[in-house]
Amino acid sequence: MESFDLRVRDFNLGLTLSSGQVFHWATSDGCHWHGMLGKHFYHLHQPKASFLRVHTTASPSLGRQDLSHYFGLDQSLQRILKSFPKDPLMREATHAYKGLRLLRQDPWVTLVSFILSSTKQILQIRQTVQEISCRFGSPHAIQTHHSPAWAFPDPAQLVQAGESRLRACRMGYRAKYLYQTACLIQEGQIQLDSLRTCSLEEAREVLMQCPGVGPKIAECVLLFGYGFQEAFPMDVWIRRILEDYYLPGQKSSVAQVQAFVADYFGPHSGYAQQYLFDHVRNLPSEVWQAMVKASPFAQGS
DNA sequence: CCCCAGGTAGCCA
DNA sequence: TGGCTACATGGG
Repeated sequence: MESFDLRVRDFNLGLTLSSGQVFHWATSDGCHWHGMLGKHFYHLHQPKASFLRVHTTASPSLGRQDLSHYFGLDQSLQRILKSFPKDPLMREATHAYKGLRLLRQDPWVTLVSFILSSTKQILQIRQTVQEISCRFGSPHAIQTHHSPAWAFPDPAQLVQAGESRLRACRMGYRAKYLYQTACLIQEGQIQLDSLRTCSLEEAREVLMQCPGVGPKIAECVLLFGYGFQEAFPMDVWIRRILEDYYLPGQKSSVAQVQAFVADYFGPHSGYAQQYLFDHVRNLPSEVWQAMVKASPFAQGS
C-alpha cells in the first residue's frame, strides 16, 4: 500500500460519497471511506478541507490521476455554482452541501447501480451493490486491517452468475433486467465505451435499449457515468420539488417540465439537481413544507 | 395492517 | 401522449 496526500479545493469527501449518486463506497464513521476504483483499492479521508489522505494499492502517480479524474477536481466548482439560478431553495442547497461534487463514474458500474435502484431506498441500493460485488466480483487481497474488498463484477461475471443467483441477492424483479442487460453488453450488442463519443441524445437512445432502463435511469447514467451535466434525472424527489416549489399548481406535461428545467437551471442542470435532491431529501418535512409556502414561484408572490 | 422507496414495462383508451 | 398496474423486498 502506498500513501500520499492529495490537495483539493471546493471538495467535501463525505458529502460526495454519501450522496445519492454512488453506492459502492463503505464507511464506518462517515469520515473514513474505502472501496475499489477499477482494479485498485483505496482508503480515503479528509483530515482538513484542503487535502485528502490516501492509502492505495495504486502507485501514487496513478492514484493522483485517477482520483482527480474521478472526483472531477479539474473542474471549477465555483464556475458551476455561478451558473445555477439564485432562488432561496437553490441558495440553501448549495450552502448546506458545500463541496458536493458530481463524480465521473464508470458507465458500467453506474448502469448496474441504477438498474438496482428502482423503488429502493438508498441504503438498500448500497447493500445490494455490496452484495453482488462480494459474491460475483474478483476478490482483492489486501494485507492491512481493512476488510477484504472485491472489484465490481464485470458483465461476464454477472452473466455467469445467472438470473437466479442474482435474485438471491434480494434484488427482486430487477434480477431479470440486470441479467438481460449484462447479456447484451457481454455479447457486444451494446458497447458502453462507444457512447463516450456520442451526443447526449444518441447515448440516451442506446442506454434505453437496455432492459430495466427507462428515462430516469438513462439520465442517471448519462449524468454520473458519461459526464453530461445537463442530463436531469427526474425521480420522486425531484418531481416533488418541481411540482411543489418551482411549478406549484401547474399541471404541466413532461415536455413542459423538461423545457422549464433546461431553461431555468441551465447547462449544468444535472449538477443543480443533485444539490436539490440531497438537500430536500434530508430536510425534515415541516421545514420543507415551510419552504414550499414561502416559494417565490407561488401565486401572489 | 398500512405506506413508501433515486422506476420500468405492458396494456389500454 | 397520459393513466393505470404488477413487479420484490425492506423499513418506518
